[in-house]
Amino acid sequence: MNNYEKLANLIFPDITETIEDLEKRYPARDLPEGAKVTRFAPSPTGFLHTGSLFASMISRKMAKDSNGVFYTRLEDTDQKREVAGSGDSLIDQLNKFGVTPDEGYLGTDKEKGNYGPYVQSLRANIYKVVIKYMLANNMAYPCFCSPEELSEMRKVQEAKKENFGYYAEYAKCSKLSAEEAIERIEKGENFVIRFRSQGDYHNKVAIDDAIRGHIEMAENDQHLVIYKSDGLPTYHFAHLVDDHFMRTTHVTRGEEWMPSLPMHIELFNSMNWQAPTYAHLPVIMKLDNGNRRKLSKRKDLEAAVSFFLEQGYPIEGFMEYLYTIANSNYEAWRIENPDLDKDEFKFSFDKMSLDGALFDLAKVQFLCKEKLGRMNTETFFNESRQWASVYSPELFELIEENPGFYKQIVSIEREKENPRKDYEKYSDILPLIKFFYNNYYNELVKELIVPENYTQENINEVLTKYVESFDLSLSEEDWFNHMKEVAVECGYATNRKDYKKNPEAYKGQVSDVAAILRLVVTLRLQSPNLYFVMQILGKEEVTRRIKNFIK
RNA sequence: GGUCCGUUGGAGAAGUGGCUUAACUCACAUGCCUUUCACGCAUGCAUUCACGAGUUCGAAUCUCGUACGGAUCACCA
Repeated sequence: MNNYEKLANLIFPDITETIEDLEKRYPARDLPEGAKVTRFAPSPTGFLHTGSLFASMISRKMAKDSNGVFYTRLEDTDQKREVAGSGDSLIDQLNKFGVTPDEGYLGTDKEKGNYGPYVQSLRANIYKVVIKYMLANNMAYPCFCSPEELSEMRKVQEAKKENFGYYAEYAKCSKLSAEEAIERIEKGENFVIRFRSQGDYHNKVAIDDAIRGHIEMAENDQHLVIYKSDGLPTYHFAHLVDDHFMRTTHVTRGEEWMPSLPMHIELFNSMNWQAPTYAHLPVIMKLDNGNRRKLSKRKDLEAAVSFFLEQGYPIEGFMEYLYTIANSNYEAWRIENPDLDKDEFKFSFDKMSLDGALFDLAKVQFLCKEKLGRMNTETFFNESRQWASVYSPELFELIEENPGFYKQIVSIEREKENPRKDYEKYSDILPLIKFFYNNYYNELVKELIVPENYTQENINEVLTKYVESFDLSLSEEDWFNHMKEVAVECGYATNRKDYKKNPEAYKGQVSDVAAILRLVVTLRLQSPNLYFVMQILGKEEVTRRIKNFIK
């Protein structure tokens, strides 16, 4: 046994498995030609970020389009930042947006698939097998430098204007012999394990990124920490081991990872493992004081996916938006195929833009309005009820107390070619329909301010004539003709042209009559088609509301 | 400071040397339609592709430089 092997045994006496064992345990996947294996690997440090949803959606789609596998993995190697319960909520929210994994971590103590465990803290032994191998082959070494020494070193580098980090001459512990290392460990000194980089900063590595194409970067020369003093691996090392043994073919991740690419490439090369194809996704941005910056969970509401859930943006509409920024040819496809499911669209890496899109709430709103407008009544009823049951007790109560009535309200001008688009999100519903309910009406009416151009005299005249003769059993056309008759009797023009031609001859036009009625019945200047509103309220209630205004 | 990435209208973008007097979608504006709003329809909105130089008969498209913006340089992922 040589000294490196001794060192490896000293640090990991209990690890007896070998790399070969692992290779056998996690064999190559049996998948069709060209199938992509992708993953989403979040850390349980908070709620799902809009950028993460974007990335995971793309990963899932790439796998699906190629009959591959999309799996989830929990990267919980940083215990300090871990937020209890966030792993579960991450998965839960992913599912809500339809980004369902085929395999992997599915929540606390739940997982599916043959390549697990899918929680990194449970894979400690797997990492140790690889690290032990690296130690035994002098590809890695223990480092005893203290945080103080390291920051001291950085100051020196700053002063000398040299690159920061642990490399070349600065990699002090890389010069230690195995015997020295063994001695210090036996003395009980703390240590981490670093990768012994063979790279030279002056050389270039060529890398092909699925989105960005050919890139040249300086070789890695950093002796990065792969094993922390708490016994867990760092991200870089876990990426190497997990994506190898889970047989990931395509790593899709945010572009903030690009600078560490040479590091990852060197890691894979050192093990003689084939590196996955990398696709570095653009990051979703936001305009802040004229500057673009990453969407920030702390500053921007729209950075947390929960915001859209709470507000009640329809998921299909929101995902539609994400698709439009993911692939530039998606919108054109959608126009040509308005009725196909978005999943029928095939993603491609080369239709992804290179710089991050500014998050455009206005466009999200447009797409959501479109979706909600085109939903049939049944679906709209169910979805809005479902949303209300979680996020709006007030709306939920209204629905439950009379589902049929609610359904009638939301069915106005729906299921037709050009439906109304009143709502962009479910939270818009309640304020817009309150007037239908007498309890709300009776309160709201107290605060009503009648526009000055309608005098009480005008109002009395119109309402008195209208209320004594209106008939809701008429067709919409006849109902409207009746309104015109009332208009004429009261001295209003029946159409816009007549009125415009000779404004002095009239008190106003039919639209003024309609406005008075609308105001009285709905307490608003804008509402859905009055005829339908009155139908739903019924003659008795409409009469009551009108009479109440005659003074 | 080093390294990498990016730059076409307010936003997303098409465009890969001549078909571009720069598609399409959102936003915005105006008009038409209309019982209001919304819908729908029509029109307008980059004399120009960050800037400068070069290659070419010809450049948003190729080359070089500059500027600007972003990412990153942890025992965080």
